Amino acid sequence: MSKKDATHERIVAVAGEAIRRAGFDGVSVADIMKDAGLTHGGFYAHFPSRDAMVAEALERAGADGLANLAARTEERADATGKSPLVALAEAYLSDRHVAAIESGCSIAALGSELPRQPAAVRKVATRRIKEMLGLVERAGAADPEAALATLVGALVLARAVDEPRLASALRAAAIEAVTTA
Amino acid sequence: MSKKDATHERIVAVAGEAIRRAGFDGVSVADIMKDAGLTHGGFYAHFPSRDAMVAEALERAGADGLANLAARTEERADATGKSPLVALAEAYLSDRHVAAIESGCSIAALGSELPRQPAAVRKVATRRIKEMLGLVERAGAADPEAALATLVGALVLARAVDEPRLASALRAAAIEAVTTA
Amino acid sequence: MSKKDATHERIVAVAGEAIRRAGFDGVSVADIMKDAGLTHGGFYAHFPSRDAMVAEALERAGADGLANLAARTEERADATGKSPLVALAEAYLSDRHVAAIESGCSIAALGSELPRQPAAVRKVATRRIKEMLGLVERAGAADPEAALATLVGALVLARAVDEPRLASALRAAAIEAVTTA
Amino acid sequence: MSKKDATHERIVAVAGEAIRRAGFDGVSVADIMKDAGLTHGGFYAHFPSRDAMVAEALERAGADGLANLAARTEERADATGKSPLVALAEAYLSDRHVAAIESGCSIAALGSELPRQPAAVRKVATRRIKEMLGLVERAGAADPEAALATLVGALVLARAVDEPRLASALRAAAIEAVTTA
DNA sequence: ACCGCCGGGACGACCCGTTCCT
DNA sequence: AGGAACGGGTCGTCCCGGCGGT
Repeated sequence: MSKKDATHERIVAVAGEAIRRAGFDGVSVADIMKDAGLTHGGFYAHFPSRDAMVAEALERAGADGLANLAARTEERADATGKSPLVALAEAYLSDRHVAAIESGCSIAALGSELPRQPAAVRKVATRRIKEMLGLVERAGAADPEAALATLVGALVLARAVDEPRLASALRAAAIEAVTTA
Repeated sequence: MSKKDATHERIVAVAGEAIRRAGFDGVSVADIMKDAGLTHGGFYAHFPSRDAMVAEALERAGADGLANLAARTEERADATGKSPLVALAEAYLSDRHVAAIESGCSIAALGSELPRQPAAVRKVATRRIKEMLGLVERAGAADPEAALATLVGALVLARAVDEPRLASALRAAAIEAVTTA
Repeated sequence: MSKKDATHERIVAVAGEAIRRAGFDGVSVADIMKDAGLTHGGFYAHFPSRDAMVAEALERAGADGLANLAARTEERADATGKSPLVALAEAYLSDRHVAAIESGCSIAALGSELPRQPAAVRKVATRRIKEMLGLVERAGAADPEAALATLVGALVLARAVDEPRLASALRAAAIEAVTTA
Repeated sequence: MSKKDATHERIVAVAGEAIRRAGFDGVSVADIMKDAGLTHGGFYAHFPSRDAMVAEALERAGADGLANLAARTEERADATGKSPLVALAEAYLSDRHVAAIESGCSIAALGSELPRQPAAVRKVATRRIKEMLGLVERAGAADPEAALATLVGALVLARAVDEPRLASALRAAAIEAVTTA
C-alpha cells in the first residue's frame, strides 16, 4: 500500500511539472510514466483515466507552486525587510519565477487553457485561485482581486513576450501598481 | 488570384476562431478546412505547413480582436459618455467579451500557451501586445503596462474560474483598479 | 518476452515476403501488420520506425532466401548427381525460383532499388552478397564474382521480360555460362 | 502543335531521368512537371494517366541509355583500339556508367521493379532487352544472352553494394568473363 | 492481487494522383 | 495549360483495455 502510494505520488509530481511545462495536452501518458521511472502499462492501475490524473496533477502543482511562492516571499521579506506585499509581488514576478514555469504558479502556466478543461479540473483551479486571493489579502493588499489579476496577467505576458526588455517593463509596472494601490 | 485569396482568408479566419476556442493544438487541419467548407486535401496549396497557418491565424485573430475591442470601446464611450479608459476597461471585461473567446482578445485566449510556440508565433504575439499597450495608453492610462496586465489577468482568471460570482468580483476589481490609478 | 519475440518474428517474416513481392515502398505498415494478424497500432512497440523494420526484414529475407537456395541446391545435387555448381545454377534459375519472388533471392528481387536505400539496408545487402559469393565459390565456381553477376542478372532479366521464350533462353544461357567457365 | 509536342518531350525526358534515379514510385507527377518547368495542372493534357507517362518515359529512357552506351562504346573502341565487345563491356561497367544511374541503362536501373509494372511498361522493357541483346551480339559476343545477363547483373550488384572494393571486383570479373567467353 | 507488456483503434499532419473550371 | 480542390493513403502517436507473470 505504501509503495503504491509512493508511486502514485511520484507520477502526480512528474505530471504536475510536465503539464505546467507543456500544457494539458503537451505530454503523453507514456512520457509521464517514463519520467516517473515506470512503463505506461501500469498507468491505469493508478488512475481511472488521463483526465483524472490531470486533475490530481493540477491539484498537486497548485499546492506546490503556492508553497514555493510563500517560501520565496518569506525569504525575501526576511532578507530585505520589505513589507509582505512587496515581497510577494517581487517574488511572484522575479526572474526565477518567470523562468521556472514547471515549478511555478500553475494558474499563470495554464490559465488560458483552463476554460476548456473538464469540470473537475476547473474546480481545482477555482479553489487554487481563491487560495491565492487569500495569500494576497494576508499580505496586505487593499484590493486582492485586482492585485492578483495584475500579478497573473503580468506573469503571463512576461512569459509570452519575445523581448526581454518588454517583459521587464511589464513586471516592474505590475509590482509598482500592486504595491502602491 | 482573387478566388484563391478569398479561400485563403476564409481558412485563416476560421482558424483564428478555432484556435482561440480550442487552443493551438485543439483543432486539426481537417476540422478547420471542413469549417471553411473545404476538404483537407487542398490545405497544402495554401500553406506550407500547419505552423505557418497558425502564425497567420494568430495574426488575423489579433487584428480582429483588437479591432472589435476598439469598436466596442467607442460604442460604449459614445453611449455612456464615460472616459475612454473606463469604456476600454468595461468593454474588455464585459460579459460579452468574457463569453466570446473565439472572437475576443487572442492574448487572453492563448496567453499561457504562447511560451511554447514557435518563434514566428511569438513574434506575432509580441507585436500584438505592443499594439494593445498603445491602445491602453491612448485611452489615457497613467501606467499602460500595469493596466494591460491587470486587464489581461482579470480576463484570464474570470474565464478560468468556475463560479460566476468570483468571476464578476475579479472583473469589477480590475476595472476599478485600472480606471482609478 | 517470448510472446513479443514471436510476434516480432512474425512481422519480420511477413515483411520480408511483402517487400520482395512489392518492393521497399510497395507495402504499408498497415498491410504488413494485417498480414501478420495484427493492427498497425501496435507496430511501434516492435520497431522504432518503418525503416528499421525494413532493415530487419531484408536481413531475414536474405537469410531465408539463401537457406532455401542451399536446400534446393543440395536436393538437386542428390537427386541428379550433378556437380554442386550445376545444381546451384539450375536451382537459382529454376522455374520455381523464378516464380517465387517473395521467398527467393532478395538481391534479385530488390537489386535495383538498393542504391536508394538507407545505409543500414545497404549494409545488410552487401553482407548478403558476400555470403552469396561464398556459396558460389564453395560450389566450385572458377570466378565467383562473374558467376554471381551472371546468375543474378539472368534472374532479374528473366523476371522482367514479358515473353517466356526469351526468359528461358536467358536462363539456359546463364546456366551454361556459369557451369562451363 | 509543335509547341505541345516539345513540352511533351520535355516531360518525358525529365521523367525518364527521374524514374531511373528514384524508381517508378519515387517521383510524383508534380515533381516531374516542376522539373520540366511546368505546373502539375496541365499534366493530364499530355497523358491519360501517370502510368501512361511512365511507359513513355521508360521507352525514352531506354532509347537514351542505349544510344549513350553505343556512343561510349564507339568512343572507347576508337580511342583504345580494343575489340567492340571489350569496348562495350568496359563502357557498360565504367565508373561513369555505374555512377550515372539517371542517364544510364534503364534495365539495370529499374530491373527488379519491372515484374510488378503494368503490361505496357513490361512490353517496353522486353523490347529494350531484345535491342540490348542485338547490340551485344553485333559486338561479337559468342553467347549474347549470357553476356547481357552478366553485364546487367554486375551493374546492379556494383551499384547495390556498399563497398567500392567489392563493386570494382564484380565489375572487373564481369568484363573478363564477357570478353573471354 | 497487482503491475507491466502487448495490442487495438482512432486520429494527427502531410502527400499523391486526378478532375474540373477557367 | 494553369490552378484550386478532392479524397484516399502514408507513417507515426495517442489513450486505453486485457492477458500473463510475479
